Amino acid sequence: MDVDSWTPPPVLVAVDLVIFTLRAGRLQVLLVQRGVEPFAGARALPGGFLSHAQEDLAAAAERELAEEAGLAAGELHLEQLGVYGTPGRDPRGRVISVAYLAIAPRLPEPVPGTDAADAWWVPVEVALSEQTTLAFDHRQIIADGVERARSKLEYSALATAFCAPMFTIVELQEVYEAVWGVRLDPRNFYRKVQSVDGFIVPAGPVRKNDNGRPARLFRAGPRQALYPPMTRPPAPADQPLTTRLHAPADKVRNEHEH
Amino acid sequence: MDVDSWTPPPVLVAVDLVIFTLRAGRLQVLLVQRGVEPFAGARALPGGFLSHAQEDLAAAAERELAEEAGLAAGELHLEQLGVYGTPGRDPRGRVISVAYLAIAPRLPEPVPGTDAADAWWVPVEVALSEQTTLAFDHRQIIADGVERARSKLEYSALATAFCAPMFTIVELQEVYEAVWGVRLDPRNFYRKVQSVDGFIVPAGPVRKNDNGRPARLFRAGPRQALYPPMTRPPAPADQPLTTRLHAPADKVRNEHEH
DNA sequence: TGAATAGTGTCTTTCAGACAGTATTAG
DNA sequence: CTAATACTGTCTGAAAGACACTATTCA
Repeated sequence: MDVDSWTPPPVLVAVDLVIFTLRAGRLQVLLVQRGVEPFAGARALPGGFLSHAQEDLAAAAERELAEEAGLAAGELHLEQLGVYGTPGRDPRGRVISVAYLAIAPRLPEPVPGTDAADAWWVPVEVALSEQTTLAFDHRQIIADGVERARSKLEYSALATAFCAPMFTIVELQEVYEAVWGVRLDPRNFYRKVQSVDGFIVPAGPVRKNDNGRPARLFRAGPRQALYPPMTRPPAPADQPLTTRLHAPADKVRNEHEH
Repeated sequence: MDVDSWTPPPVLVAVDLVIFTLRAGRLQVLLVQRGVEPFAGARALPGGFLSHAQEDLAAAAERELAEEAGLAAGELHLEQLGVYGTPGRDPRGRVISVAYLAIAPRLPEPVPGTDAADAWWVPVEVALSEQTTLAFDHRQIIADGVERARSKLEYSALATAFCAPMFTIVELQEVYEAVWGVRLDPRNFYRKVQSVDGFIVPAGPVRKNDNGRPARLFRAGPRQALYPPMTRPPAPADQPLTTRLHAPADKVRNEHEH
């Protein structure tokens, strides 16, 4: 920035999406299969390059959300996750990727992908495991997304973004259990979540079950920042919490007991 | 990403730094005066363009830290804050800025700026007020940095990054008070901070004061994530906490009492 | 009726917040 | 001694976690 004749190096900007939802009681992420080099055949996060020089980053994220996942941006939570710009992360040249985190309520089974050859919901512990070959630095991006979601469940109302507009308290609890990878006491959860003012508000009457007492329905309340926060059990030591996802929820609890 | 002959638009990438420190019991941010258009004469965050196509983003942040603030990266906390990429934020063309948050212990009075014409520590409430003309979207970036620092004090050991390698508990308390803009009870703070395992560890004997009992010295402990977290008084409603900084610390407390 | 799921009450422990009191220095 | 700062103890109320119990549905 000192010499006047010098010009900064131009860089290509990609936007990638970490789209989470809850399916079968597990936290799942949307992955596509790359059809072209580099990393042809590997799994990757949906995303793409900025379409033109004047496109806003968030707008590009919304466009990719529609193109690659058939999701309308208005219906879901979307926030910036971070920038990934290590030189060499893309063999084609200098590409930095702006990652966005999207949270979607459970969607109809097939993902109506238009661009990508194929797209699937993959449980995060599968996506992060060795058995999945991920393009670029997408494993790191997913891991960061998991960590972001976990910590935001504590002190924000993000959990409601995983739910349909109306939901039961048990459904909300399932969000916490799946994302944190723990089991929570339904009775304490019930009391706790209702005591946080403005987190959820009663809506409609009840929802019938196949069997058992119908559950009351709620909507997301106005409060974004939760006070007091939802507390998650302490991490065993100081390592990244990502490791805990690999263990089944039932076992996680035992890790604390010695 | 569909047509093969299409190529994505190249973009210029800047790296900007939000450098916080504690001076005179207040949270202060380092600002430079721009010497060239656009926004010549306005205050701005230290920063600059990527120097060459293969420079890593974090490396660029460290380079700017050294060039513009004379700070060695090894000595301070540095983390990515976010990307700012609204079209039109830079009148020269499409520039996206990767913002980094740096936390420094109190430094010797004059800032040994080399590149920038001038650099000053400015209290954040001054920097965010109308009286300061800031270039680009740097007001927003600073506000986001303040919010990040505030929330990370709660559940991480970030506060120690504001302190010298050895510090007293009162000094640590001053960090919390300045960043949160509240007053805390020294006796409860003392007990609380010591009860969080691994947050701070005793070091050396004591530090003498001009007057009064010498204080014990501590170092940052190994624990990064605090459990249980340090709790900050609840925000009055749901608006951004930034507004609270404009009120003197003494008055903030009263806002809750009705 | 029983099985299943939803929701309540109550006890114990832990922790935040208020604040009285003790300890160690300089003068 | 007093003034000043550092540190300790103790009480109270709120909230977390464990878990017995009641409520409402379907078959």
